[in-house]
Amino acid sequence: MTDPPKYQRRKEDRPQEIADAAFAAFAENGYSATRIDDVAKRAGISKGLTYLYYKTKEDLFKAVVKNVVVRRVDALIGDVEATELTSEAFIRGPLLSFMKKVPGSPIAIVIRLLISEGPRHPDLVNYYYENVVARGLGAITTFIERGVERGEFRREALDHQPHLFLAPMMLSMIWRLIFTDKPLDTDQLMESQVDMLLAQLKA
Amino acid sequence: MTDPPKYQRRKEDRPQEIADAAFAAFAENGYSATRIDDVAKRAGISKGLTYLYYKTKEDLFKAVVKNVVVRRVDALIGDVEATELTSEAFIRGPLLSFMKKVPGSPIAIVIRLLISEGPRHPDLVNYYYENVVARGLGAITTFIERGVERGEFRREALDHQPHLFLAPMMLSMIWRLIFTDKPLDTDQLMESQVDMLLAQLKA
DNA sequence: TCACTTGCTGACCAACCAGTCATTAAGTAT
DNA sequence: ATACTTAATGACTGGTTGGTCAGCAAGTGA
Repeated sequence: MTDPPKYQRRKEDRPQEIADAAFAAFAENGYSATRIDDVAKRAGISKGLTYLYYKTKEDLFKAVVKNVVVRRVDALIGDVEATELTSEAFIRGPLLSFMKKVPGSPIAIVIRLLISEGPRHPDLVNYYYENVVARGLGAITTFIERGVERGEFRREALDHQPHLFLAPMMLSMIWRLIFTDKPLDTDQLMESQVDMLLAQLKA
Repeated sequence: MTDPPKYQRRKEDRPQEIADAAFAAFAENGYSATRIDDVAKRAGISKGLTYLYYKTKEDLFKAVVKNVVVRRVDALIGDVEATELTSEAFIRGPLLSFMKKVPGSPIAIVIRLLISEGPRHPDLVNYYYENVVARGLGAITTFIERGVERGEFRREALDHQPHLFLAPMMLSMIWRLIFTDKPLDTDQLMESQVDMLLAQLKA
């Protein structure tokens, strides 16, 4: 009769598991209210082990943010580059449906963390700007430009458009972060905005 | 030769002074990273005195939020009700200039605090919703309706407009909260949006 | 089966901080 | 002056938590 082992050694999987647990904990309680002990419990390990893979709580925080964010942006940008759709069809289809998903997705959690903890992690903010915001806006811009070249859109008036596309998504995100229970038809908001912008781009 | 007094008793002024100091501290460091000791230092008093006027740190937090917010909304709503301007002139004038100020104002700080601490202060979120959001959106809605009655705007398509007016303001606010140093012509964004929306309302 | 490496544990520590309270002294009334 | 009230102080405490580390035991190789 051998006792079942008290734990298994799983060097490879730990970092990801810890990061996932930390993301869940941060999402629920925010960064500073989250105890390393709680992260460890969620990951099913001891507190000490966390420190074997992440030197400090701050390291863990940064890993979590980077971890969540990059995959998604890559996917979106890949879509933009690969699509065969007309510009309008792409905007009304994949882009709009992406935007609708964002406010309820982990990206919103990351934004919350950046808003509250950003000032104390300037390098993280920079990382986020370069890898998410700049690339995302760049993708939309080049996409609109493609529409211009194809004769779908007029050339003027596109200077500030990328931000305007995203504005209702932003509002929806913040709304849902603060007023989780108050309903708001965020999908409708984004659709109206896209309608308006496309009308103007084509006019 | 009498020594100068070590302090003056100023029962009346303390609460406001403490709230102002607390706002400054929260703005710089966020709620949980702010020490009551720091608030007291900023207010030029001892830590203990803070507790004479505010029972807990949380009480102080709520007082700060309410304090910052109400005056401003009252002012805006008063404007809406009192104005003699046509709807379009009011939107392009006072409303737009109000919106341009918000992202750099204390309101933005309050939003940051609500985003990070809101989940742990549901009654505060409710208070904010009823006294700021609901009233603000209500004001814009009744204002648009007035435009309809006067024949300035068409009746359709105004269902979700109030939120769309505010969306670029929201994006600008978040942008400046996170990327303090990256420039963004937020005024231009809001103007473009107002142009678009008015065009649609009049169409 | 024995020696060895190392993933993992959990008790511990030092720092931090919200909140308390005994004490002090500023202002006031007599 | 004197007695009194209370605004204000600041040392202290109890609970909390990020981070450490000595030891334990799971896996590995011979």
